[in-house]
Amino acid sequence: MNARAPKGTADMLPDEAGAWEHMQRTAQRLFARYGYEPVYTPIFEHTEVFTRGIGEATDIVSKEMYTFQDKGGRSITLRPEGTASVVRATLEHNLGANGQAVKLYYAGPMFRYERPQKGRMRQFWQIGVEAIGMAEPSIDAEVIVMLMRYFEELGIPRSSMRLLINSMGDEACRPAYRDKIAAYIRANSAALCEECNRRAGTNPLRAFDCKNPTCKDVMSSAPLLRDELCDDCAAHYSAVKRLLGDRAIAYAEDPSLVRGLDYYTRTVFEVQVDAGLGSQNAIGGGGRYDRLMEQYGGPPTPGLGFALGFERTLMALQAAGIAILGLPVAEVYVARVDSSLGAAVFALVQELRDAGIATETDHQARSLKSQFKQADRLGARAVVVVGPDELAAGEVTVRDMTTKDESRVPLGELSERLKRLLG
RNA sequence: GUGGGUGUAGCUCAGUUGGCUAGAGCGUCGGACUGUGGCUCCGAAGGUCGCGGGUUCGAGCCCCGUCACCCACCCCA
Repeated sequence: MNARAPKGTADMLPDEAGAWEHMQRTAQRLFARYGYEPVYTPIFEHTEVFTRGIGEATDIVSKEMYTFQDKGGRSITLRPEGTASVVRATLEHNLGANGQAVKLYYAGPMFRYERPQKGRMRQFWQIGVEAIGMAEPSIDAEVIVMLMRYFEELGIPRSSMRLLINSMGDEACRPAYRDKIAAYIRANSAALCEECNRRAGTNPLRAFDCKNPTCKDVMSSAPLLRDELCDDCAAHYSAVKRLLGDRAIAYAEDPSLVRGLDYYTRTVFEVQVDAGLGSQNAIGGGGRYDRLMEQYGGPPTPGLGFALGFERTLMALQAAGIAILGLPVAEVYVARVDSSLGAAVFALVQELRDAGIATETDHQARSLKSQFKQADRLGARAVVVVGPDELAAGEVTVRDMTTKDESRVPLGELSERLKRLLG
């Protein structure tokens, strides 16, 4: 048998998984403070949820989806991102009834069929939020501020992150601009790559994303949407920027930031770092999607959100030299002098755990010496030594592993003494 | 889908022009006067040298095939 995880997937071993749980707890606490509640949607959806929401012409839909037919003949797709599902669920359960504001966050694995490389996996985790039903620019700023706060709270220095923002316009100004770009591409057809020429007919704005140097050059002289925004979009965009400025959030406007999903309108943003991600650089990104609900047959409902990549964030953390530890697995280690004392030790260990102390002990009849080694390796702050001498007196020996102080403690006072020692 | 790179102990890697029972560091386990850690010392366990063929008296080292992984392009978290 092939004892290997499938291509593009990876096992999360304890060190990494501990860090991940810390990242998740941090998100839960922070997002709750901003008014967000958790939501869990299925890991697979009817394929249509993604084709309609994300857009047929996007890379995600046209070549990266894990799509299969289930035994009932339905076309099913493993979710490549979170927003489509959350919006679908919001509509299905009518969470936004009568104009209710909905603030949700989610976390879980996403799936895209791509060639894996550094910072890009076929299964990868995202944490994301969706703020649905709110049109004012203040919610845009709030979402962006919260994203930056999250990274900061984890320990990524502000100076090593770059926040890029742009406006994609709306139905009032984008179509005309789209046509303009399409025309621009056709006019410069000879100088642009095949892919960009094809984009003229499908998604002209994506030509800004092309990394081909000549294309980049040609596109740098293309008309910018920023200069062609309708009054409403322009006002919204400048309000967002002003609010960010008020909060001392440094950002850079990037007119070429268009992002790969069709549902974006108005505000889009991306957080990038320079180290640790290989040729990738985005650790989080998102934007507004004011027409998405209608794509699913719902009422016109504004919304926006972001998603951040767990693996990439962790790589950025590591590159910044920041270590994240999981929960302690042994604050106290109970060592026994002789394995025949097993029953007494068993009872004692359970008592300490019931008292809320992370406690570990030996189940391999190891020597006292190696039990101490184990305690040291696990980072135990104290070792409780159970021996015949102590037990005869109804006591145990407690060794403070930092100070090396040892003292006899009556069994009845043990958990209190240990709690004091652990402080 | 395209291109490049790599596959030797749990991990990181050495392995000379093909030649005796395949090595190191780290880690693990045991020990260094009888019930005790982090340092040091000693010892041990652990490898189908990715897999399958071929060349050769003999291959981890050469040839062919195959698989896997990594990195990059495209694009994104």
